[in-house]
Amino acid sequence: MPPKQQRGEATVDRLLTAALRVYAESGHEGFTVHAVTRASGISAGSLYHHFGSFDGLAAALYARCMEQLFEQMVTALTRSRTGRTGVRALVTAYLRFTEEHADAALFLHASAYSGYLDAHAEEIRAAKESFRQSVAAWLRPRIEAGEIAPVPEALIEAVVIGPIAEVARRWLSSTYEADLAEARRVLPDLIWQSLRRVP
Amino acid sequence: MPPKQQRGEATVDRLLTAALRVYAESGHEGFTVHAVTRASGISAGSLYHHFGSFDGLAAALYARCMEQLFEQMVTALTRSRTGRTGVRALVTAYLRFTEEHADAALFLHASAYSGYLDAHAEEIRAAKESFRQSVAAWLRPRIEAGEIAPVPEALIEAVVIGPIAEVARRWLSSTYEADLAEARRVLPDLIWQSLRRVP
DNA sequence: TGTACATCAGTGAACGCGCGTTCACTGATGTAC
DNA sequence: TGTACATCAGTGAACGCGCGTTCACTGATGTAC
Repeated sequence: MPPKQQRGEATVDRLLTAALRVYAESGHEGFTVHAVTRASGISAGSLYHHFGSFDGLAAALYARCMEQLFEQMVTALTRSRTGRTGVRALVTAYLRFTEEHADAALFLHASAYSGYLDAHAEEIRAAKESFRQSVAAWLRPRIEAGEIAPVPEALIEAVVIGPIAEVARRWLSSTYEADLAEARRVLPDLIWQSLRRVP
Repeated sequence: MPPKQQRGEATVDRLLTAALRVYAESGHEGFTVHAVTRASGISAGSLYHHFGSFDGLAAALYARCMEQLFEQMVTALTRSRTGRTGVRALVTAYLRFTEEHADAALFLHASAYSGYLDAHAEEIRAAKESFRQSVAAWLRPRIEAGEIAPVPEALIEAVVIGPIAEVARRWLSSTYEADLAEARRVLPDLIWQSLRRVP
């Protein structure tokens, strides 16, 4: 449902931005149509004109946050030459995104099973697939060259993303007071150890 | 709010079991007081007598699932002697729990940011801390002996739990059709590579 | 260049549904003498 | 061993609140001639 006029675009943007703020400030329970219309100063009717439903808005917000994260990670990755610098770039990009866009990172993690993804499920799946492809394209020659262990790409992804996501989750929920700076220092080489081809 | 009579215990158990079933079948949106009372055949008043609120029930269910998972992992870990077999034991225990108690695993993952943990927050924090301590106690002598890399325990945990949790999440949300059997085969040694002390 | 008209964008009061919670009550269990 | 009484466990109809959504409407924008 892309807006056909400029002011429509601006409204969509204001709604999504306000929605993210509401979520960050009030959590899942406070994340309601009324809170978003109040925070954005935009009417419920207008919200429905652009998104069709509140789930639609949430899905669009999820897609927007995810694309931001993926873009930063892929940019960082494709700049890297070696396996080791590539892993370092991914870890750094993810943790930096988490720190600089904590609201977006929180929304992404918290939405994982929220059900409103079903609305734009295909769009979200496509974005994830595109990211997966970019990573796979970068990995393949390095696996063939024997620099990286010949392991299914899904598991490589799990080994790289898993630990960072775990640290990010703990930092975001502030239960464990995770140390992001330390993670950025230590994790890359730790993770790289598991991926490098042992000669 | 522990029940003082046997039939109270049985009621609590029936409610929690029914709640987990409701969540598995209907997801977050279908997870309501009325659905749980309907599924359990127990009245709303009785539910409130035992749990005080619906959030209280959810928190208790979370705690119960978490303790089941932790118990299996700690049991598997403390049976192991070497770093490598310990890591294998953890991975296997986690993935087996995910497969055998998919409902509980889903509820655990999906509840991460759900807000009702705040009700029994302290109880849950304590269980997590106790798990952390068990793992740390197992790790310490092996780190001192130079078998495992001298890395902050929080990051060791992230490196071990992260990839498994990532695989589990993908399997549970069945977006990626993750292959648990393959993960069980490949992940342990992959993870072990990052923890072993490189001489 | 100006006017008419269709479409897009936006408003906000109103609606009904279903949610979590309550409460006056009954029945079961344990305890004291 | 039996009875009285307090407490625990359980019932289910009822309540009110706030949620997502609608709709009749106005205003802004773009287009055709």
